[in-house]
Amino acid sequence: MESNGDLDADLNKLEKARHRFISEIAKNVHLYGISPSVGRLYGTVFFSDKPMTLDEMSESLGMSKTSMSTGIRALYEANMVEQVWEKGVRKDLYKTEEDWYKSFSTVFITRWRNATEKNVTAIKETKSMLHELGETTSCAEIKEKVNRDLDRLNEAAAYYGWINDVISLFESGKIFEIVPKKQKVNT
Amino acid sequence: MESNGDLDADLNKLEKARHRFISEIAKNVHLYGISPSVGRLYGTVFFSDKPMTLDEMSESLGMSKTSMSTGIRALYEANMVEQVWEKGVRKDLYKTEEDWYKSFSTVFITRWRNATEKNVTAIKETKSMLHELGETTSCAEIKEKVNRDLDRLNEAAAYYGWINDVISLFESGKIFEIVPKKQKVNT
DNA sequence: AAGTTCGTACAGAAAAAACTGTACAGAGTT
DNA sequence: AACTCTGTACAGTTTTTTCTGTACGAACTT
Repeated sequence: MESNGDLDADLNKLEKARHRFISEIAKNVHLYGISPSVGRLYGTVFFSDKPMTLDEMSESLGMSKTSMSTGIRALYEANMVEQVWEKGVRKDLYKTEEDWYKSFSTVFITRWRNATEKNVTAIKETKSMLHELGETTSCAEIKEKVNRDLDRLNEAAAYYGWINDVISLFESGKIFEIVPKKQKVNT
Repeated sequence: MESNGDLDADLNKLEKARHRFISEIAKNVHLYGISPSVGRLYGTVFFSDKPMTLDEMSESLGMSKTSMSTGIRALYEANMVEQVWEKGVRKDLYKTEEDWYKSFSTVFITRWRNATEKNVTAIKETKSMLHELGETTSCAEIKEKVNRDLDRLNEAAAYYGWINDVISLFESGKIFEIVPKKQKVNT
């Protein structure tokens, strides 16, 4: 029985094992700004033997092709999948990005950079509004509030300067000098 | 007219200026795993002259006290607000955490640490399932798939080891030796 | 040019998340 | 002990997000 090797049962076990990891990815992928079901999509492509088409993903997950299309784009923008070209194949083929460090950096950098820039702009504009108010007002109480706000915004600006430096650390790749990539261990 | 100083108009201008920054926070605070309206709550407390009670927040934002309660808890858990004690005041008082570096670190550390741990556990379990399958199966094709999967999981495990080191960099505070905090500049 | 095949835009349906009002437990006051 | 005040659990409603089916443009085939 056992040693006979029931192929279907074995394939089922394989699926079970893969699913254990996939469902965990689905739960945690929100850290990359990606929804759970798109995380499952990622997991499916991750374990696929070969690059997948949208139709295969749709078939495999039991979801619409439309969802695969939008889901893959989200993954693509996060640098988590890449497109593959195969001679004679007309359909788009996708596989997961093998360099997870790159995926992480992409997500971290683009999202934080974007937010930081906008916040810095907002701080500048707010400060300029406050400066004007501080000069035109004749009320001492208002003036005091303005100065207090300006002070806090300056602190915030300093913080964003720091965040910006941290982002650069990742963007430049210097982070890997400080925290080296880990060697894969086969166990 | 102008130099007369219309108090109401000035207060209005102050609100406008503050709102400019608050709405930007609301838009970007999702990076801390916090929803826009809770971000507005943060902004409101941030600009408040003094620590606020749930009732004051509710009044100021025109939202239910229940929402303030849950919102403040989310901010508290992200280390973005702290509770303040004032003699004779029975209501809970909150102010924003002044050390934004700390808030950032808290969010980054707890969220990534948590996700990493769970993923590492999932990898271990998946690997153990695969190992068993690899030993019991008699099908060469299955064995091949198993080995391929194991290889990929080992790569993933290496990546999570790296993430873990990065988290430690922030947790230990060593990050501040590499990327020093910025001095506040008054302008 | 007519006929396929493929990916995606778009509108509506389904699912998930956020918000509110009511109700209640715990602490403080009288 | 009776009464008041405060924060939050919970159920139901509203809002937002996700997902699907239809439809269509672009590229390829014949």
